[in-house]
Amino acid sequence: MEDGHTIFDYNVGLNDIVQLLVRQIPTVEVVKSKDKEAELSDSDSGCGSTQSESDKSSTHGEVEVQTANLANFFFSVCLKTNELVDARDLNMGAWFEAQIVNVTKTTKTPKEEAAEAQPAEDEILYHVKYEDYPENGVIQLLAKDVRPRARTVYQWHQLEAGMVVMVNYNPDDPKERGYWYDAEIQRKRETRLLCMQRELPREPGSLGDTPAGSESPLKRSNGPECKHCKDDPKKKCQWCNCHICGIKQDPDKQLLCDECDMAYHIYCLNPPLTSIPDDEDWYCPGCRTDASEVVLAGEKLKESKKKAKMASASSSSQRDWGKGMACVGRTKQCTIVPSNHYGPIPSIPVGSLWKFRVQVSESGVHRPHVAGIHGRSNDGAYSLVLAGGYEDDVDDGNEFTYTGSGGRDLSGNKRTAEQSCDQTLTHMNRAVALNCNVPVNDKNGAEAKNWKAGKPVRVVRSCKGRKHSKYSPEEGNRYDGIYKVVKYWPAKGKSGFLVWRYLLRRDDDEPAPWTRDGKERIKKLGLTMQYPAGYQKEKENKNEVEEQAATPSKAKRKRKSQGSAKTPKKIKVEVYKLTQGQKALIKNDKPNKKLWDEAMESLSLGPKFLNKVEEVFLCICCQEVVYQPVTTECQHNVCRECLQRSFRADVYTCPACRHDLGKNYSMTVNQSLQDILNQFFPGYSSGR
DNA sequence: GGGCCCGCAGGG
DNA sequence: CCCTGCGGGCCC
Repeated sequence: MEDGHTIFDYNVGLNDIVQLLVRQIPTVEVVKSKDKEAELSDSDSGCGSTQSESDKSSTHGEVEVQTANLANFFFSVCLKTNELVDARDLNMGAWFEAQIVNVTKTTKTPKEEAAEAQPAEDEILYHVKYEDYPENGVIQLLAKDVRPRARTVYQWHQLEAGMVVMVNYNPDDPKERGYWYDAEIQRKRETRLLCMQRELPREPGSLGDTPAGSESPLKRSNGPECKHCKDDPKKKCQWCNCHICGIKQDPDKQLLCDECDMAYHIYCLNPPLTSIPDDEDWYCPGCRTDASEVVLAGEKLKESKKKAKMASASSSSQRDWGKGMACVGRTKQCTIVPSNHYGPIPSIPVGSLWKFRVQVSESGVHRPHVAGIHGRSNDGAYSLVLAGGYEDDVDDGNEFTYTGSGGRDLSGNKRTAEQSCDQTLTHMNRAVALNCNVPVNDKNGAEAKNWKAGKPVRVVRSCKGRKHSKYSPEEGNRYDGIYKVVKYWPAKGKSGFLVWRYLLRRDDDEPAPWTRDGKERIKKLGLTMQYPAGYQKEKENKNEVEEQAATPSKAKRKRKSQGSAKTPKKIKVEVYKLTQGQKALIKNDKPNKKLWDEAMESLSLGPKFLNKVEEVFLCICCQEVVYQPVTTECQHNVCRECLQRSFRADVYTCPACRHDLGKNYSMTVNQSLQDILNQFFPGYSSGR
């Protein structure tokens, strides 16, 4: 990640799985030799990293680099033009046969780090030509990357641990022939004999018995360039030639993909190109991605499409909208029922209180953050919030009128505005109409024949409605239970524009929060205002501190009462009542008798019993209530799909306890458990 | 205390 | 992908 950027900048969403790699802090080590003049840097820019990677052992990577550097210091004096040398390829760190074409001096080194390590010292620059790669032209290399041509071939018995020699190695495919790298021999093992004999190591840069001369030593052999066609010029090869036609012709008309490294004739492409493009990078059709979406390592983060479109991108405001509850995202999601669930949310009783709308959304009672109606235009409305946004709405608790949405000019990135045109019976307005037990009529509205037979709507009252309705809570948002749409009709709003108006009537067995029964029940259940995790009510905290300081005895009493609120045992809560059917289903689920016994101990917690059920039957894999549960022989419950995923990854143990289930374990869904869970959490599986 | 205007979630 | 929206913090 770029400094100063957040996960958000990378368009990573809630519950996305990402892989993080802690960035290494780059260090520049300076290796000091006793010989002052041999003071060298091992920063070894260019080849260092590639080399240690390819030789899979960074420790001797350092050793050999030092050795090479020391050696080069001495040889640098004697290397002359036309001399045969080995030159290191700075990209892969391997050595190739080359010839010096010129030697120059420079005070400016190619890399700044090297300049720091060797201040004010003239650097010898070798201009070399690779023997086998004339197309690379003349390359300028520093002394450490050039040395006399290796010519001594060691016999097996001559090799000893600790020697630094040149060996043939293929980092991508160690069994194949590769290029020549420096390596330190760690130990000799006879089992490797055959391999070693096949390609005998050579001493790097050794002068050997004969002095470095112009006579060419026996050429070292590298692996065939192409292991697919073994460099056979007669064979068609899609790997070393055009990846489409495989024909070895027109190399100057072949484009190399910067991703997969495959070649493509410009005329084999679809559509064909007439000439080699000028662009620095080219990607073949298989590798090409939308470049604007890709953030390469070390590259500056591109403006994400999402962020670019957000209002803050074009705004000059310095305000941090991430603070406060207006613009936060959800941290939880209700999964015990689907989003299109009608009726109460299991375990959430009438009278439940939340400070902010985002919490109401998390609970599943009313999912939209801002909107007053949650519904679907071809299904119906699931919930709505009374917040007094439309002042001509009336509310007498048991019955209220509600105004539809729309007809407002929200330009300027607003969420609310004055009514400025007629509303239509579309979108959410149509959704609410569909709840009414009568065919929809978008002209005149309609009245339910049997209002109770309509679809149930969860109703939340917000403290904002208090201006007009005494049934609104003093603070936050309160779930008031199930209502039905009695009728709806078009009306002239106060603004003079047409609005759709609905009459809703309460139809819930749970007592309304403003009734005596309701209040008592809220007390019994210990329902208190819920605040977001970590949310600090500064004002109240301050008051409490003052209170404690002024009257310690009162504060103590208060603490005591708070303490008892947290231990529900002391409050006589209405026991959760299981139906006969539910009791039977639970009894049926014999494999989970122990777990059900544990859960049933919480029946005394009232609606919170369902929280316990949720907890007891949570799938350890997906962290949701188990769906199509497999009850293992070790007494754990896992979703069948989660267990199948584990088996596909060749893990055949119980995800909960690692008990071996065996590769051929038959995953039988515990239907009794599924049936009872469906009762407690209606439709919860439909989100899977 | 009223208006401004943001990210987010949801539907379509 | 675009459109919509009875929130809510902060500035004036």
